[in-house]
Amino acid sequence: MPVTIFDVAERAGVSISTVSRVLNNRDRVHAATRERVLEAVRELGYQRNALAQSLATQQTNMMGLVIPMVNDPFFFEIVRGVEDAATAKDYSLLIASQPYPAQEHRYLNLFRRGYVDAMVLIAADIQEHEVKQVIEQGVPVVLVQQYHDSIPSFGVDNYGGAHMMVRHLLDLGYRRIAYITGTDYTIDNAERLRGLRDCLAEHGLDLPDTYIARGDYRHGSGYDAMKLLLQLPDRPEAVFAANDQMALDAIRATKDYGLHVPGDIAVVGFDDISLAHYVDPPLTTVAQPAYELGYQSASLALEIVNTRRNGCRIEPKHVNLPTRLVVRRSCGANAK
Amino acid sequence: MPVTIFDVAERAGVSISTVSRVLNNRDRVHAATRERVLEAVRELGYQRNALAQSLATQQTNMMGLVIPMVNDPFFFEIVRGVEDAATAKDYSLLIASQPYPAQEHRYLNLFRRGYVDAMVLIAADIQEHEVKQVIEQGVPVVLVQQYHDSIPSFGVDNYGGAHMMVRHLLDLGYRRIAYITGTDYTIDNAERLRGLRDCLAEHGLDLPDTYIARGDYRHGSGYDAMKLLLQLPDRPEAVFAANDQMALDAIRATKDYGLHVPGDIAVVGFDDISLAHYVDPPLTTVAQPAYELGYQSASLALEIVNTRRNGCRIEPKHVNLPTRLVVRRSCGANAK
DNA sequence: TTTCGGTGTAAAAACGCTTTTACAAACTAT
DNA sequence: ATAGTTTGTAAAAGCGTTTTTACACCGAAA
Repeated sequence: MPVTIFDVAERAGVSISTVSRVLNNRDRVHAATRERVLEAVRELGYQRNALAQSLATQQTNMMGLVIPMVNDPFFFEIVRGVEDAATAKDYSLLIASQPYPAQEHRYLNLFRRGYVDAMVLIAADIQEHEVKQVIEQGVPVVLVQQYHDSIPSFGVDNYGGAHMMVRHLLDLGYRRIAYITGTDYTIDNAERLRGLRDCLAEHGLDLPDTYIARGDYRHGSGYDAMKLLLQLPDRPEAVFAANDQMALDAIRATKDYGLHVPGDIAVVGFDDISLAHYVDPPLTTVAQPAYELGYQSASLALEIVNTRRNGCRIEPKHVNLPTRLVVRRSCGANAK
Repeated sequence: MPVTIFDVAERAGVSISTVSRVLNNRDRVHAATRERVLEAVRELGYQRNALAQSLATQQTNMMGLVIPMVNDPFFFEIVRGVEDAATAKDYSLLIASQPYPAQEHRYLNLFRRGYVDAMVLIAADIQEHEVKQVIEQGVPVVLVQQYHDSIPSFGVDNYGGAHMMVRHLLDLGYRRIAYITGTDYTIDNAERLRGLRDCLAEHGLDLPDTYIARGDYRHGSGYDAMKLLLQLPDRPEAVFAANDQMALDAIRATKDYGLHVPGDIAVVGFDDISLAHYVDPPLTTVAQPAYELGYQSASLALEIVNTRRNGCRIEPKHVNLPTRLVVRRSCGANAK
């Protein structure tokens, strides 16, 4: 049923190599012959079989992308960046979204050799040796928001962002600052907490254990954490949530508790999700260069593909992209 | 560099067909031989080349998905549905996101024969003949939120949803009801408008032209539309925006205008995006069964693949999934 | 002892392309 | 007129699998 290159060749009265050369603009082909081939292609509605082509050329022009399956605009922005970078180099995206908790089989197909020329793994819950295995198969991998030796990766300056944010809170006069944690084993969370601690320490302040409330980054977890903080005898003046999702929960919890943000207590977050400037009060937060993160990772991955093709090699290293403080109203500063 | 089935065969001292049979659990293979092959696979870290496998089997276990490149949680839910349905049948997703406005080349790769066994097109800006061409190549296509004769498709009951919503507004006592349109050439928009018109007509009411303000579904467009409506001499009592995004804009516009929602004017939307229950006031809207939409479309697509394999054929038809009214506070009803 | 169904394996033919090699035919230079 | 160079095309060799076909080998039945 499907029409192949042979059908075209027969129709045009040439050999398949001629058809191939016409289709790929390779070598010289007599103008008349070319026209006959093109005509045959048109008449038969021929489309190359991409699979066969990839098999022959050893190149798929596809990039694999593994992302956590969470409806987070932050990830969406990363994907946009990846997509743009891929498109710029004429690559398509093969996306596998990894559910929480990770079920191997769902994205394992992506790893099967041959399908993708390169991969970008975003905050993926994947064993290091699995990644190494993929790399050994000849597929360059770039990690986003995840760190492993000898694998190139991109992240954001969590430490600097948190530091900047806390500095801002201190400047506004707050002294009793609490933290709602993300999933505690993530480096992001650790770095943000470290930024907070260090900044406080630099100002001679301390972060008591009671001021660390556990969340898990997910929707809802900030609510309970905030309730705990609100009931503390020496209630904090400002609460820094490890991400915006939880900061919104915290604001909701505060309202439900009968207090006002930022009048009674300031709440700030991290990520700058699009919701952040919609809520009431608009959320002060740390913006991550999500799009950049995606764009640069994908670009690097494809660059590695390219340099490898020329026999070169790019040294793996980790790059932290800078974060940006976004001051809105939830911190008590009266920026618009 | 990459290890192939030949390497495994050599190492195990068997022929490649034996290796293949072991890997696919086909036919009987002597237990000892099988063990030797498996051992060789392990030692060499062999992974099958998926490309070659797909070429040989004429089946990729991949499903193509085209979605508009907009950060809309609604689409995200659809994708989740598609993903789940695909995963359930052991399929992977090849996602192409179509930017606004559509640039052909970005997702055209998906159409290239061989890469996907089936496709789901979500609200895609694609010519009918292009779709037909894909189908002729033997790849079943299912449309979501888009209608073409002789192509199976899923949509939501836009008419019913709008009707239901307007009925609700009428029940609340509003009589002067205005509409902020979506992109005017879409069927969704037309159906919602028709639902509104009919419902008003059933109650002996009319929709004056001045009560139809143009938007384009996109972020921001509802703001200007609302401004127009607010300045009308006989200001509407309630405004029905063609989607939530614009409804949120409308609420913002109303606030900026110095009026109160829902005190001075009610605002409702369509879609039930996740933002809808975060904003102040929480938005009354029509929920679409986004997840279901995705799940059912993907399931159907794969079912067609299957039945086709058995020589059968499924009649293409359009299915509308029911919508659901979500009453929050922006309509003036004091539901929580 | 010959014939006959299983078994287990190898060889070869797809799958649909690209690319290299080889070779005519048609030119240009001598 | 002959040798040397383009130019255009065909044939064949991959790419890495699966699957079909063929065929030894073995024990059991005749």
